[in-house]
Amino acid sequence: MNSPDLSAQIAKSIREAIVSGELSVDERLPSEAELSEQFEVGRTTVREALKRLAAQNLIRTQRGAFGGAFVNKQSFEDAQAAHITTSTLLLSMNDVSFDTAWEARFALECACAPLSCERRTADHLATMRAEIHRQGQPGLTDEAFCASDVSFHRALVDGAANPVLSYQLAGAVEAIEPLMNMITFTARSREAITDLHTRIADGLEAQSPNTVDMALRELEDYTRGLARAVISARA
Amino acid sequence: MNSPDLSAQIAKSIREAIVSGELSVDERLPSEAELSEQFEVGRTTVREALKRLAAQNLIRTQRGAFGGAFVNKQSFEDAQAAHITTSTLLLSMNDVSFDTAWEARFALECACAPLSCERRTADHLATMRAEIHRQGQPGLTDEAFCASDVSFHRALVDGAANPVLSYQLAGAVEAIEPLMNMITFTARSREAITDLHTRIADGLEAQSPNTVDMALRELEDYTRGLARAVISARA
DNA sequence: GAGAATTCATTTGTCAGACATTTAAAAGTC
DNA sequence: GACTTTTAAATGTCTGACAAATGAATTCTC
Repeated sequence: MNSPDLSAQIAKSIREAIVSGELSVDERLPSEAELSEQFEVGRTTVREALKRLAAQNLIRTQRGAFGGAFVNKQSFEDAQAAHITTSTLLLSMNDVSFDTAWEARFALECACAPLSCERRTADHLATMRAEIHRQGQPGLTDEAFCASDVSFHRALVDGAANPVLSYQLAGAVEAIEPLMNMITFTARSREAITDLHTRIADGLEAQSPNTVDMALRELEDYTRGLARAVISARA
Repeated sequence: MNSPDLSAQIAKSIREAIVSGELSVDERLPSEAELSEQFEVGRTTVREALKRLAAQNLIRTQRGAFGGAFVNKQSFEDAQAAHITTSTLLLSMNDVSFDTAWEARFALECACAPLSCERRTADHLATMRAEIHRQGQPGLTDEAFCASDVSFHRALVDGAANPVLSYQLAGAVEAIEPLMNMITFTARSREAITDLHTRIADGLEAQSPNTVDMALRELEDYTRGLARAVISARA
């Protein structure tokens, strides 16, 4: 805390104004020149502060007369993308064990399964069936299989029709993919997984939370077993 | 997409190198002068790019000889703080209904209740009991009551001893606080809530997932009722 | 020779000034 | 009135300069 950069201090000051609601969505900030007078720093410093805020999606800038920096409305879409990136990095940089990440993912997924049973649309079911079909294709690489797996589970989560849930879970579901990519899937294990996926989709179609829950738990155990085999084979 | 700022492009380029693992943790980036040569832009532009990355916690900078910009290790602690800020803003800026946020929060909390039953330590239980005690104090403001409620539920989540879960759920649990602050709690409703909190803590202590689950669901229904009353009273 | 003090080179942080570019409003033109 | 041109304001970029920090190398002291 000796000397946090001026640009960081200014960014913090403006950020707090936005978070507290003092500045509201689409409101225009003072121009760079005005800010540099207010804070008594050079324009360079103000600009670096604004870039920091822009990187956090808090503001957007527009050039030209009557342009400037405006408070951004946070969209679930953008926030989700950033959330996924961060989650992925967190997992890869903190050598989180496969088990830990896996447990978190399935716990969360089980939480939204009942809601998804209630609200899933034909669209969600169609996406799941399509991914199941893809997963059965011969010649699919392991990476593509994992990506399809993620899409399948994303459809399940989105079926709950709760944007807050989708946002929070996207991080847990997508960040798993790099960890999954370590696993080599045999034809037999792929079949076992797609069978369970089919049972999950059937359960959602029949709106039977118990069926979905049981299949999810079986899937969790099964894939965890696969991962353990890979890990012990390496040691 | 006409002309994304140069500094944004450069930031993107470096960000991709970090995310892909091309640059690893604690690795030093080239100096600003070198980067400005590599990318054929001025140092100002490079600096703005680096500030963007710093705002995302991807790098840190150090002054002096042998200083420079270094790839940051993502810590759960920092990521969680950023996640909470974003979640809070998302909820306040997108007029997410109380019901939607509430549903997401309880679904997620129910998901980690069984794990918390297994693993909660004496510390977690003590935190919960302390918060329950605080919630019973007369003269507590509604804001303080809400804050204590958040702490109680955070302890429950942390009891699952899964950092990935804690990270993901922190957003859902903490972001609720501003929404809760709209509610006025009568002495009777406070009592009802702390009673349910006590049942939850008892269930965790007895390691009885069913008790916890039932109490959580009752709590969800009860507080949702309170919120609905507030909302209809306003209309 | 060992340790302390100093110097030095490198790098980030900040500033001022300049110019380019973009943009919408205002003024001019027919 | 519709179209074009001008203009003012704002961000984007570059250059050059200096301040401040910092670790390494050097010099000095004993």
